Amino acid sequence: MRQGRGRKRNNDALRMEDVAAQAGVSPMTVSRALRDPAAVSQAMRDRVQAAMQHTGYVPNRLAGSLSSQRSRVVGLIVPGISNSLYAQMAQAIADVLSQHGLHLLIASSGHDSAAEEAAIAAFLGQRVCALILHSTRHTARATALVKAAGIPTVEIGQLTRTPLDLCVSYSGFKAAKAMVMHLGSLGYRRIGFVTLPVHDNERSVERRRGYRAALKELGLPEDPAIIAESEPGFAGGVSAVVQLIERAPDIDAIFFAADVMAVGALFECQRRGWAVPDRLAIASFDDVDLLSHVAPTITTLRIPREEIGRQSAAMLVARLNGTHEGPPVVDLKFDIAQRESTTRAQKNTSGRRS
Amino acid sequence: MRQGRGRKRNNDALRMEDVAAQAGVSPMTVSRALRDPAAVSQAMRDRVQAAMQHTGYVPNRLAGSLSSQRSRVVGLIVPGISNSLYAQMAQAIADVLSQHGLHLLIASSGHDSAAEEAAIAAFLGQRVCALILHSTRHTARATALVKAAGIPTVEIGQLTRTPLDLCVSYSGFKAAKAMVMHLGSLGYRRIGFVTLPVHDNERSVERRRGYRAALKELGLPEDPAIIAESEPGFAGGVSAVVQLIERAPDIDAIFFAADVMAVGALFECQRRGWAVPDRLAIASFDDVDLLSHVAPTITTLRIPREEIGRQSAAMLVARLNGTHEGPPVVDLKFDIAQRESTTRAQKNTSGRRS
DNA sequence: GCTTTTTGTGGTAGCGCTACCAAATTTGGC
DNA sequence: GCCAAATTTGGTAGCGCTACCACAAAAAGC
Repeated sequence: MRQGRGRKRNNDALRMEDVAAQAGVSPMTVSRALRDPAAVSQAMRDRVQAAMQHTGYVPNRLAGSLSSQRSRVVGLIVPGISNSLYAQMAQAIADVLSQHGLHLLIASSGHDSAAEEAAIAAFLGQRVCALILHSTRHTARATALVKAAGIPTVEIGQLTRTPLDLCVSYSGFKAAKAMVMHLGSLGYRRIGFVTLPVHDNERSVERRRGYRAALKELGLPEDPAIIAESEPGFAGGVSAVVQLIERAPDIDAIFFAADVMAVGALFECQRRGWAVPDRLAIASFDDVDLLSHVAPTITTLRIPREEIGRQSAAMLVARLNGTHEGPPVVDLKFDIAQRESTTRAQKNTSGRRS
Repeated sequence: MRQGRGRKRNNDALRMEDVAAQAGVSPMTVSRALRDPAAVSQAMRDRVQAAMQHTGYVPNRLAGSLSSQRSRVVGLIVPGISNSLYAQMAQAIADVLSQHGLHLLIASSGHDSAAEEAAIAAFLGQRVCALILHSTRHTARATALVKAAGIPTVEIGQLTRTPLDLCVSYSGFKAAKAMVMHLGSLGYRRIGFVTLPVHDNERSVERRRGYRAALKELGLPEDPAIIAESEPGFAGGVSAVVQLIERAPDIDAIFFAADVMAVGALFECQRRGWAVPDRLAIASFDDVDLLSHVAPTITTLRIPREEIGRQSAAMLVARLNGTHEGPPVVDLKFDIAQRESTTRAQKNTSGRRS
């Protein structure tokens, strides 16, 4: 006799069976009352409800997901959680998801494809029902894993012509080009350009392409002396503005195509007595709150970050419900906020410094 | 014969059994090779490894967690993901957790206990192995749920004498008091105080208590005219500084005990020609990068946000490993960054405005 | 060489839930 | 009032993994 083998029953946690006993119904009825109340009569629903209340039952979604082969958890992989851009997208995503009873698993990859691959594998192990990836560059295995998993997946970092599945973003190329065209139309002729190091940031490459395309269209020469790469943060703007002005004293505008560099640059200009915008115009990429609170206020692109988060989440929800229709790639619109830092002729006296 | 009842076998996804067959071992050996490689001989380990590589197997952690009754997912509930304070804590937490093979489920509660309760229930449903809660106020059911779950739980929003389980934070009371004492020692005598509305922010209450305690110790009267509540963000600082200066023209310093209010106030002072620090000194709570980049630089408390994240995650990991020792409440240290915005006598001319 | 210990591998049952079908109950048609 | 259809409830098997024990094989002891 093989008694004593295998595992003993666990009596710790409350199970559906316990609630069922309490309500005097079968476990199946409890299960249905939870996920498809309409399929259960009013009387049963009430009894189950009461029993759950009474016992303080918390359904085990691990078991539920294993059994039903689908979970209510979405995985999000961003380069970093603390960066406010990603954080805002994450917030928008979380808000939409939670409205639909979905949960958010977050990992940060730090711009590293290998880390992204590991996170994807881990998330698939958790059997997430969908993925949101910020990056658009993936390792071969990462791509294979996602395809094999067959779950809805949105890429949100930038537009791709070859999405894994879905893509919701804006065109960094078009945005950068539009801003440079805008500066050109204001009369600036020596327009500098600063990004993060292009070698580990795909988006910087797109933006620089946009810059070049605009110069060409404006009939302006491309001069390596007024193109720079710099570190993220205020400090990056500080060092870049100093570098460009020294290399090309005739520069009349700089477009900082990343992060809060433009603000760092503005502060440095003020410290050094370079009037903005009279001596040097400054434009930024992406609209952080700060840009409209400094003096002078800084001209920038308004990138629909939260819209990206909302739409990508909404798209996933639609796909999960089988109600999604429309193209797999959504190109969201940006616009330009023209402010004091690129205003010619009538200068802003409150921006003056020693 | 009851054939046709129940469910048919699923052949979609790769299971451990498939890998086992491929490797020519039993599923048990595969299972062990994955989670306790030391218990398996080198030869077996290699064969299993090769089979996993070959098949592209991704273990189903849902099944694993269900069976082992423990998951590798930690739940974090913060008031909001996009707020950089919480985002930075979350980042630090995620970093430590991922080093230990744990994943992070995030929910935002928006300062609402009911939303927090819902998130806790949802997370417990997902059978998280630990919880990190920013809030220290919980509904009765939330408290009951957490206690019943019996999982390690850290509260990180502020120090409590009565933690649910563990607490890692700093004392908002001591921090605020220290800053006001600091301002007093610099010679300021009419020190204003601004927080977020205390009614929905427990931490604001602590900070105000600290302010009062310091005034008392400094022998200064408490004057409702120089205490205000304001909205978060730059705008909150703008409106508060105007309000306080109008109500009490003799005010000589303001301590903004929340968010980036101090920066908003500084900008407004510059717009209105109120010299900082000569006309009005400004101090802030918590060290955002921005504070040391504006001119004048802003005096502030340095709160160990990332340290809170790191330590709380580390504590959970230790508890999960059963190696935790030490007190359940950890009081982390803050310090004061004295900068130009509260510098007397030798004033900073670069901070001058029209 | 034969038992004892150590090490490695395998079988079974069960984690708590849900899909699928069957059975019971109610409702409707005439 | 009787049978068919619609509605509601219940039983069984299985989701893919791991805990627990049993057992085989190798190593060690005498």
